[in-house]
Amino acid sequence: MTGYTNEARIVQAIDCLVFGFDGETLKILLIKRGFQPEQGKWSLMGGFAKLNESLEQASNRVLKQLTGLDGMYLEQLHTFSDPNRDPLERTISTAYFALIDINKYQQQLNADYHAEWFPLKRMPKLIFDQQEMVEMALKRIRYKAALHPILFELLPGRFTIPQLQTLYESVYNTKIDKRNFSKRVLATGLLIKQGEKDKSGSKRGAFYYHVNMQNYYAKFQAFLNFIPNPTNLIS
Amino acid sequence: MTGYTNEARIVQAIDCLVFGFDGETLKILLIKRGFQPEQGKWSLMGGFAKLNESLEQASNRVLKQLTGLDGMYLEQLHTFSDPNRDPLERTISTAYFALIDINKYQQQLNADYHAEWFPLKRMPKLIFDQQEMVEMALKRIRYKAALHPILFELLPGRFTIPQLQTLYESVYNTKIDKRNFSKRVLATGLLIKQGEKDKSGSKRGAFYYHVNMQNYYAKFQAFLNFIPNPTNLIS
DNA sequence: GTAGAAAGTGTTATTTTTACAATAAATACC
DNA sequence: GGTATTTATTGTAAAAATAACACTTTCTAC
Repeated sequence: MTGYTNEARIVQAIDCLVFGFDGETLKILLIKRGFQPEQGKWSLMGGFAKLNESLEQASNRVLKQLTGLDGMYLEQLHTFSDPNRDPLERTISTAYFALIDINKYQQQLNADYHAEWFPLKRMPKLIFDQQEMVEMALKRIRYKAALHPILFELLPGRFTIPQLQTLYESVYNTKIDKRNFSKRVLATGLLIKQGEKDKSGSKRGAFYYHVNMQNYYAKFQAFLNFIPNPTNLIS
Repeated sequence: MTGYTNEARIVQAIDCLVFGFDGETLKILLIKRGFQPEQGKWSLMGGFAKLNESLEQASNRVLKQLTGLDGMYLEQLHTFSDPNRDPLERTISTAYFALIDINKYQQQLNADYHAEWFPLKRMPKLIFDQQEMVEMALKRIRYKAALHPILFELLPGRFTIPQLQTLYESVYNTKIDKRNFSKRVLATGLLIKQGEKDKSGSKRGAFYYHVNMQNYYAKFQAFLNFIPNPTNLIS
């Protein structure tokens, strides 16, 4: 047996959407594309699947190259397969999105990629169908984060409740009542209060919390409810 | 420009998971595989992407062959890419799931595939990673149907509330209080009562309903809530 | 006309969600 | 040292949603 005869063989790409949060707004990591076509344009970090690796392996490899980081939150988004999506050659691309703690990102490791964080509102036009990928990823993140605690992946190991609230408000582009928000997140049992305070944001200082990993894994799949009136927000 | 040099080219497959509901239980449509490898084994209906078609087009083409039907509900599930998933040759497969009205399925059109409906509980072992695909699809359907009205796709144009409830109970393998269920589904505004009754299921007969398509599209993305305590059900 | 079987419906208790504002803690400045 | 300023923290009551629960209606078959 020598394989499937008469079937097309297609270049299989991956594209990685890396999201981070700087305390103010949700950002995406883009690079200046270093090869043709569209060389020099802002683009998602991508690559091609090798014959002996899965797409997950390929994504992790590319993400390691770009960010220097291992083991980040990574989720398959969608496979894009329009025959004309890449003008150079027919390719199929599976997009993955990653959520990372922006502070862990090490600029020096990837100076060769000219990587840069862009607030989603001020993102440049992207090549091919990557604009669509970003929109789909945002939708997915909003959808999933309304029910599951994925946004913690964007925060450092310890964080304050006001920081967490700012993150949710930024992702959903909304304002949440802080009394209700605090009750809501504490009710999940996912947060453990620490003794110390973060004094950087205010005179009084806000207590640090960290994620209760036990509960985190146990409740990850449960339908929590982090967002008031999600129905009205997510279109 | 002649394409990407030095990149692998890989056979791109699609697999279609076709679900139907016979009034009793959720079923999946399988075929007896007609070619090597694994010829004669029960399998999902699949195919390969041609050079000039998208994966959505390929899936629709395959589904048309298998069921004779066009325009059914079809959603990309996941792309499976383990390098060893297919023993004959490295392939990548994108799985799609379809929800159809089982009554529309035309056996005669595809006698050549030896297609057969199997209740999910009595499904034979499948080839390759198809078992995993089915499990993931079920998870996805349960997840999505808890919030969105996708299960209507499994019913005929008109149906009764008891039939609808049986469908939900079958998908979630649970019992729902019929008073609360009826209130819940009617509250969505998605159902329109018809004058006639279905007399097949009981002496008294149950009124037929059909979907209000206007509201259906408008509310499709909203977070409805069809399932009591979804947190406890979905693991 | 009576028995049987499933359809249809209403109320109350409980829980969850929402709306809303005063106090506490720490620093900076006087 | 005291006071002003800024942000963190906390509680309660009203409203809405959900969950628990059982009897009556309708039609057919005998």
